[in-house]
Amino acid sequence: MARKKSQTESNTAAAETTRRAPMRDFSRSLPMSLLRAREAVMRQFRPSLRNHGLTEQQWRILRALTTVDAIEVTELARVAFLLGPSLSRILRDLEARQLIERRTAKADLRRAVVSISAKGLKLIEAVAPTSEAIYAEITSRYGARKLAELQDMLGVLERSLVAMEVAGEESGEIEE
Amino acid sequence: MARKKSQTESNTAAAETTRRAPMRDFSRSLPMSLLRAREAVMRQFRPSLRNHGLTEQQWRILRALTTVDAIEVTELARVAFLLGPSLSRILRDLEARQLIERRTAKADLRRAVVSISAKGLKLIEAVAPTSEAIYAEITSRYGARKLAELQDMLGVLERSLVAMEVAGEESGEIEE
DNA sequence: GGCAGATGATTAACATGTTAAGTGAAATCG
DNA sequence: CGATTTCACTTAACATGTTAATCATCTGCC
Repeated sequence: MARKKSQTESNTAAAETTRRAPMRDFSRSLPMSLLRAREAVMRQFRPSLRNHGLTEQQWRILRALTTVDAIEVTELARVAFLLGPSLSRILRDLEARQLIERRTAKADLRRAVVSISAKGLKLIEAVAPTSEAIYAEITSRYGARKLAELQDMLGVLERSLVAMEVAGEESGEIEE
Repeated sequence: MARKKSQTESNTAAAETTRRAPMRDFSRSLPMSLLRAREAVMRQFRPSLRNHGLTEQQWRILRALTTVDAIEVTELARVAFLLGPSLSRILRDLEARQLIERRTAKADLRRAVVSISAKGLKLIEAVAPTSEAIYAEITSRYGARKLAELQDMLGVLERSLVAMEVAGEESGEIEE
């Protein structure tokens, strides 16, 4: 963000050929690094998921549901890391496809409880082998030790940022 | 993905209270780690961008444009890491807001050349101080050395995955 | 020169991200 | 109790992600 003269000047003419700095700084920012890394990973999985008619997020939800008997929507949003509105739409779709089952809690009519259906489980079982093979290939290519270390560092980063937010709020920001 | 009996059984009854395994494995997968880390980072920046009427992607584009005199759309998509269709829509919007300028290359009428406008530069300069302060805070909290190491590891991961794709294609997958 | 295939960019269609608003039920407090 | 507030979830509205299709131009080849 440093310089800024020397650029507005020649904004109009003789621009096609000028292409100069390789914008190193920008493409090496932390958000971009994380975005590219994640995209590189997901690019491996998407074709297989697509072959089974699943998006990445639908898979995340079904995958999460295999590890519990049943779960409330809000809790599911937390573990699958989806925002409420996205989850609402996806659950509507998955329910229509009969991959999940939903009913309302008896004790609290506001809450909905979701679980995976037999059909959903069957789908998971069809996709899982390929997914696990890909994951294993990634692990072997990158190195299991290194992968664990990377995930550790990501976890630390995440936690230090949460701490940052808290620190920013405890001052006087009660406006609105 | 291992077990699967013992769960379909009690799918129908007595489910609200059962919530068992903390689904460790799932939430610790590499894609989820990357997603959460990136989200934690972006959560810091979004409010400031929003105050200036910019989304994350719009910011990425303007930011990239400050480092060149002019750039073709395809090349801009590459450096800002956006897909063509997204970029098309955003450029249409940014042009309508007069934050960028676009014209077609004389030598090749298919190509469009984009550059940031004076108004766009002014906006960037208004947002940059806050963004840089946040970035500095993140760096200081996490540690500059550690941050560099993390980005290094992300880069290695990215490259090893690209290599993996190439390896998967050189067999006989010419089927559409 | 003209045509088949490649290329740059946009549009289309659907799914999700993101914030705000809405809806109904539960908890709280006077 | 009854009004108010909070809570769980959904809808709404707009922006982007993702793949396929379209459109115009360009290139290579005859």
